[in-house]
Amino acid sequence: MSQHRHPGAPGRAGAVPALPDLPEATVARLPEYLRALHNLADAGHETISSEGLSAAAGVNSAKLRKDLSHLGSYGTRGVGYDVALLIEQIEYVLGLTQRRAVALVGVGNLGHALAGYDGFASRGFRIAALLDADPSRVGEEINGLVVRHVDELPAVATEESIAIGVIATPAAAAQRVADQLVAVGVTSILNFAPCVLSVPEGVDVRKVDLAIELQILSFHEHRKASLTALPATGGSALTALPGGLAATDTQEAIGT
Amino acid sequence: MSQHRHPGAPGRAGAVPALPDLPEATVARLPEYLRALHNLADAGHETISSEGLSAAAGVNSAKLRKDLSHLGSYGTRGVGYDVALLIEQIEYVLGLTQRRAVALVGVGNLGHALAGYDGFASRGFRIAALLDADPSRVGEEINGLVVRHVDELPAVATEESIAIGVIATPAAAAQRVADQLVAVGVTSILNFAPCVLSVPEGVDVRKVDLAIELQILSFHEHRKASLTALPATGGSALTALPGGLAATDTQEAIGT
DNA sequence: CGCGATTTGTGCACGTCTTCACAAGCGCCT
DNA sequence: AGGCGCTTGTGAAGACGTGCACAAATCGCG
Repeated sequence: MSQHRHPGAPGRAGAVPALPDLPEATVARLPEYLRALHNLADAGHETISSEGLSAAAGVNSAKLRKDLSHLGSYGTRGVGYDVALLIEQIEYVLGLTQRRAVALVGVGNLGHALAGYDGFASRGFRIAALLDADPSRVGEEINGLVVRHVDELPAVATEESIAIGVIATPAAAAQRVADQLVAVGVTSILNFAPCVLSVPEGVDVRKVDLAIELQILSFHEHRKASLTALPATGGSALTALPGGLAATDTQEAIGT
Repeated sequence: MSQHRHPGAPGRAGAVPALPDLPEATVARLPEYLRALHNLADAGHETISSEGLSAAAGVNSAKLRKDLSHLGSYGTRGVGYDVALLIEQIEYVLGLTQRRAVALVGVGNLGHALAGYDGFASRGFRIAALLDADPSRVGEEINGLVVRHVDELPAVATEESIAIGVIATPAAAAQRVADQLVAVGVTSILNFAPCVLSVPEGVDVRKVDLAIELQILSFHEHRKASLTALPATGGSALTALPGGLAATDTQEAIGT
């Protein structure tokens, strides 16, 4: 320590201060901390201890402190963290100080829901365009936006600076859409289609597959059932569920 | 090795053969392998090498082999894996041999889309009930199912054996719904509401937060921008993107 | 029948993540 | 001013996950 890393200085729009390279596991948790902090701020808290924040975010308090320490030293010993300051810092690191434009491709069942999801707007994003390959869907208005044909992507990209592309098409169309997104310069893609996308180096793809989540739960369900079916060696199998069952990012049994 | 673990014998409905306890990371990948295998089967493949399957699933081949080895020894050296057999095995381990009933609570924007998502039906699940707390939504028919009031949950649970509960309500209502689900014996919950749920031990919760995924992408976007903004020491910063940027479950730059 | 090509299954080493435990620092009270 | 209680920040150890590299096993062919 000692050498205080220059704070991100989110207010100053000057030189970009070269982000600390955070462990990926930490990055994945920062949004959760951010959400919890906003709740705390709304509830009137000005400061919060690592214990309190970690409970609100559903993680271990030591883990939280280590995560936050990667951002710099923004806590006060004996007191805790300044809620407002920490929000500012995390939003800065996550790149949420600018409202990023999102292009959503595929306005079917799921895409329709995403287009209407207000959680995007409230958490730093703006749906800038809705696109679909189906001509019968083009022209439809959803939430104040008109659906355009996916081939207009280049035009859309010049009008708006698209930061992130969201793919909500059937699997068969996803790779083609990904290619089109990459072609217009998109380097971050959120893929809801159940398939693997191949993209050039430097492009990040995150995948969300609803059925996979259910299948993971199904495994644990199956496993619990097979455990209770056994006579078990000493002690009720149910109450003796090993903590190991708790998944990496599966929260389990938060103390009352 | 040597002591071949008795195969799951998915055909036999006899004694439950005590599932091997798989590493959580492996469990999370099995559904992806399963999807790839179904594709391969549809394409007419009878066997597949670890190399081929790993490419289709977007993972390292050594990792795939290690994952599969945890299930038992179902490959043939010099040949590969029998596609049909492997599908059978993975489905057995994941507990997909029975079609599990899912109760979906919250038929708003997102819930509506989930109710109509056919990916559930095609991958081992059956939406058995739609529930909502809003009286004005009760009675509505979606996809052949009538929305019932959430207070009817106990009745629903006696009619059907609910294996998994899906929460697609606003955050404010989520904890209450979770409590209700737990009360009727549900031990696996998929939570789409942006909040932490507290549940008793033995209940598994998985969370999907769409905004969080975007925020993680935003971080990488921000990071890439801050890198290119720097003069950089030797070599284009863009092409020199460290592999470390690739997240744990973020696929990146699959080789063509 | 034996040999070479192929592919699985896995021991081992490495890197990442988690958790404990505690020193260092801060504010408050006397 | 000094001491006490509280909380952060972090070193170190252990658990976990990953990927290489290779021995073991199987098939097909001569």
